[in-house]
Amino acid sequence: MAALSKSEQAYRLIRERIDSGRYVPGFRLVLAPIAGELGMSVVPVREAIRRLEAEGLVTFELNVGAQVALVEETEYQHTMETLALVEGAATAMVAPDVTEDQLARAARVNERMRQSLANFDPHRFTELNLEFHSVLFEACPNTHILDLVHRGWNRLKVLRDSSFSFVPGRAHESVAEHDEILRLLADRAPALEIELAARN
Amino acid sequence: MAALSKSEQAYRLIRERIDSGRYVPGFRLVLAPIAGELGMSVVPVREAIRRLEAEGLVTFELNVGAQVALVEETEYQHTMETLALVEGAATAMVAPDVTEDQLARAARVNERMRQSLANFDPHRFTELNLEFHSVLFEACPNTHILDLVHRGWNRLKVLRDSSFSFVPGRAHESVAEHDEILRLLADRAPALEIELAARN
DNA sequence: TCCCGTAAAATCGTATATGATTTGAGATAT
DNA sequence: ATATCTCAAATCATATACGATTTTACGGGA
Repeated sequence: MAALSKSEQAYRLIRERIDSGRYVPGFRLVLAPIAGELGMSVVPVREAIRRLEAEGLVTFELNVGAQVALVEETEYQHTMETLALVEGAATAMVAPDVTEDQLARAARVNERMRQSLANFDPHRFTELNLEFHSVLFEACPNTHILDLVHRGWNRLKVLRDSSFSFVPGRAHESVAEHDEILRLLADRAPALEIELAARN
Repeated sequence: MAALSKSEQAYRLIRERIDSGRYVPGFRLVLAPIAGELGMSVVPVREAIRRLEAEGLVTFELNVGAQVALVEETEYQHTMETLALVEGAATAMVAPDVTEDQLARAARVNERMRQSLANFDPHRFTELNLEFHSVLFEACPNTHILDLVHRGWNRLKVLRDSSFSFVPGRAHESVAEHDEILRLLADRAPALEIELAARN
């Protein structure tokens, strides 16, 4: 009925806790306690951690164990850079086939963002920001790039809580840039122009 | 002395066999025989497969097992697209700090490629091609993007053997494009121009 | 013939147990 | 006071064993 292996359960729990910031970077992931908490043996937990290791969310050392990946100061910036790159590409790929409906939905989200500027909530704003872009790039035909975009957002979610930084004025610019992207899409502007606009 | 866990050994073996084409796409990875062959139990093999799963090289189904990831016809193209994107970006990032030495080395590699055009060997050519680009992008400061470039090349290595396709005339163009990239780098051309040139 | 149900084989999933490695605390010598 | 050695505790790594699930083969009935 569950249709979920214990490895998978363990993976989701750990992943969720990293995302939520409950396991902060540097936190040591000891097998036994986690297994105990989940009511399973350590074997599935190990497998879950292997997956997280392959995804770069945790680091590993032989006979020592795993810990939540440390993020250098530059890490955040690198992630942003990468995400900008792939998301820009994804958006540009979608551009030719974008529908009126998509544009309208994105515009609505952006409008909500504009309104939320009044009593500013960073978390909420980020959520809406993701939603805005999602509407545009989810139709991207290249599954690889789409996957990279998702990974980028996930990674960002982890980082934001630990090394938080948000330039206040940035939010206003952001909304304006969204308007610009929508305008370019509606006008069927050249792909390159759209890609560069979406990079921000 | 080994300093290598059995999981790691298993990972490398399977990975190597997928890369080399010995395990073709669709091949079913049954735990017991692999474990037997390596002289270990199935547990480390399972962990290795989890990692490969997270990397997208194998697919997995509960209580059924793993098989080497199937590649659709479009997969190859998508990988190429993605690789072009990230490699272009990586090259552009390196551009400002590229050294004379790097340019000279890259030029030498390209010269060898030009010579190899006479008695054409696709495998050899691809190898040189990777070497050419490696010289240029290995210094990329953004480790994320660098990692994506590596993944892209690995993936490509897997795909090439299964769904092989090589347009003969493409090789000549390629060498010419390399010349162009080197020229732009030497001239300290705008980053965007370099990025777009490197995308091919 | 074709479909379905049943049972056996193959394979995976996980718990437990044991050995190996690393870490850390305390004692001892300098 | 510091460095080093020793030993115990913590933790990981893996093998083995057993249970669960899926697949496959086979035989009876429509």
